Amino acid sequence: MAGKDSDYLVRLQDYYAKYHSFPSYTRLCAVLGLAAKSAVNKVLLRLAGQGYLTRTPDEVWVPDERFFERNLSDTPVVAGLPTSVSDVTADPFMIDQFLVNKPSKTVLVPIQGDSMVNAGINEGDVVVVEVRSTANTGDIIVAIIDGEFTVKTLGNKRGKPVLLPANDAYSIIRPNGSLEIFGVVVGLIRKYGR
Amino acid sequence: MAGKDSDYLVRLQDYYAKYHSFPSYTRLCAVLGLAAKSAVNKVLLRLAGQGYLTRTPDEVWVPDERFFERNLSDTPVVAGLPTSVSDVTADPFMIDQFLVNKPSKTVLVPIQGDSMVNAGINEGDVVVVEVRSTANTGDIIVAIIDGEFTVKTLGNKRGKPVLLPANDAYSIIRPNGSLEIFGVVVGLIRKYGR
DNA sequence: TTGACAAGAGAACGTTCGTTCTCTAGTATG
DNA sequence: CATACTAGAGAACGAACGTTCTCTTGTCAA
Repeated sequence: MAGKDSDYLVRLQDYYAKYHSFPSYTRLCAVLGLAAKSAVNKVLLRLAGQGYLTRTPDEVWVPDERFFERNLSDTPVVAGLPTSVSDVTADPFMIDQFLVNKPSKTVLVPIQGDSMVNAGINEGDVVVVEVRSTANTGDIIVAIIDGEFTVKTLGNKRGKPVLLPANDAYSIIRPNGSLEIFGVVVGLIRKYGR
Repeated sequence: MAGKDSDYLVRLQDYYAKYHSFPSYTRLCAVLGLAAKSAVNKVLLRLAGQGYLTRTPDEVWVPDERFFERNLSDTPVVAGLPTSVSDVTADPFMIDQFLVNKPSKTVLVPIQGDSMVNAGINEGDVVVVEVRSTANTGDIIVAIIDGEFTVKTLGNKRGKPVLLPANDAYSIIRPNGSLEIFGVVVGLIRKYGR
């Protein structure tokens, strides 16, 4: 991509992240630092040609898939010496597609309580849950106990399924009747600050 | 919320999920099933009053925070459960928009090692890092120590910045010279099951 | 030096936009 | 009944919109 176009793309992405909506041509002039709407038009056409933008059936500009690509550092946290973002190799990475495989069966469940802290699941985290009624021993699942969601590791004691917390202050749950499984935890999201 | 308004909201969310952008008044007439733009205007004002929509400084309608909430009230799986479960199908890039505020300054960094396990940051997790050179005490930061990336909590001992691991097996790092901050951890992503 | 090309400026134009006002129908409330 | 209130329809209007065309400038290759 032409050097300037990637700068334009970044400005667009920043605007979009802030307002979750697309600016009009006139606003785009300010956002992109261009003086003429015709120049804006050419930029949009170029970005569209590379899969960053597209248009609705009504010819309105909207972000396309690649618009949401993020940079994944290919060097883990303890190697190399990148000193600026541009030194981080731009490995295109889409967060949602990484975490969600079956969108129609996936829900997000906020975590309450600290019964899973030792598994790195803190209060306030959000787990990505694939809704289904079966799970394997060792899976972290969302079970329904007394009409309430509970996130625990699925264990097995003498052939019976049990729910294992990851916190010494909690004890193992042995379901009376059958164990009702809401879904399996396939991912986790955490947001820091505010 | 008035019965009809929640239907309008759902239609708006569906449109947004499809195109990631806000329709104009004329298109809103079709989307909401209304005949008059003035009626659309009243709907928007009502939804804005409840925190679902807001406007940019340029007076353009954009989704507000609550717009991205989606409850599972109509999920066949269970009834009478906590309503705070979000439906991820609402928007294919919901998680991305939740975690990334400044795309141009955001890098995803895989975690290596277990020095932050007690903070719920495990090996293999990916942290969302906002690149900047300043941070507040208590922030989890990516620092550059001896030419290597390291994730630690930023602490303070006798007026000097220090790096605090969240694992008893590691000890506090007191930087010799100045502390070089690569960025601040603003989010975390984890994927279970390979 | 010349020619070709691409990025952007600038202006013109018909269209659509969002706003505002009035008006109607329905529905509670008293 | 009347009253008040709300949701929505309909029309009108100036401002903003997106498109298109021409023109300028800079760059690169021959």
